[in-house]
Amino acid sequence: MAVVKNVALTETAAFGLGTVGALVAQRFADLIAPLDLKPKHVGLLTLLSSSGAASQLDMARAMGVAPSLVVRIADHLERLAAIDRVRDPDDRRRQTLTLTKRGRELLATCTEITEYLEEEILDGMSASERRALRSALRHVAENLGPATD
Amino acid sequence: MAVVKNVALTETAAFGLGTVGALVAQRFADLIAPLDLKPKHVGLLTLLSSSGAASQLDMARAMGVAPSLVVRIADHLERLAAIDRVRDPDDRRRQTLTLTKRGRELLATCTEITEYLEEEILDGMSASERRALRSALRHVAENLGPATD
DNA sequence: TGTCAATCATTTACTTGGTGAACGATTGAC
DNA sequence: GTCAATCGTTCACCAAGTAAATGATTGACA
Repeated sequence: MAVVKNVALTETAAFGLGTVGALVAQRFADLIAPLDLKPKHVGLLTLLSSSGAASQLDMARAMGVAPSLVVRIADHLERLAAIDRVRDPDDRRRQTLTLTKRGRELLATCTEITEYLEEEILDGMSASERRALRSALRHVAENLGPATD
Repeated sequence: MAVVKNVALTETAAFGLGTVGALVAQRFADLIAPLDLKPKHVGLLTLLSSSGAASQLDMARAMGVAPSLVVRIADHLERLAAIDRVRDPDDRRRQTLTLTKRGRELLATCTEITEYLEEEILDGMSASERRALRSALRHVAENLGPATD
């Protein structure tokens, strides 16, 4: 009876990253839910904040998501008055997205939430353990992300 | 213009765990797809392997998922001949699930795949870095899992 | 012993988050 | 000036999950 082998499975970093990642994502989703935001909304706001104005197609590519999905995400953010959506006068096919004041406020709140979550997650870990984790995550992201060549 | 602040966000362990976790999960899903398995199928097989025979409700609870979803998962695994599904003679409401030989074979293949993925993920990391990551993941899982009190 | 509430698996209808194809307006190459 | 390509939008669809209703079975108990 080869029962013992499976123990090893759940001890791998692969398994741990998958399950812990899902836990963290769910926790984040729960924390931002009262703001009427989903993770993808925050993703768009974050991208927009670091890139400045951008078209929906730009966002779709950066988020790795279909353009038709960006429509729905932007619809929602516009309803929340978090983004402005104006036709690019130089190319009237393009819809240019920009953060509004309200959008920056929401993003700031999400940043606070993330900082709170960060503490929750890393509670009880030493500074060097935290550094090691963040560094390992960067390493793994590089290993898995040949998509970003 | 408070643009610089967002950089910090994407540097947190929270953010990293979320995104890297999703990458790993997707990679795993891609690797098992040729076996006609999804992550939840492997989850059920793994649980079954470590717990021995179990009812569908047991599995639903252990997986944190609705019983009606377990029906579909078990349907599929039964179609693959990976599990046996027999009415418990002592309580004919219960459906007892057990791994078949084929199920153990599939699970063994998934274990190999996980080991392969583990190497892909940790490529270029030292033994102590790997140990630190696995330990940190356990730590985070404990911090987030007061559900398992 | 017979009734009745609870339990397990299942089916069904529904929601959510995602895709891709078709379409309309617009652009730009030629 | 025409015509293919591009951008955003809508639409129909798919996958994965839930919850509620149903049927069979069980067990408590008057």
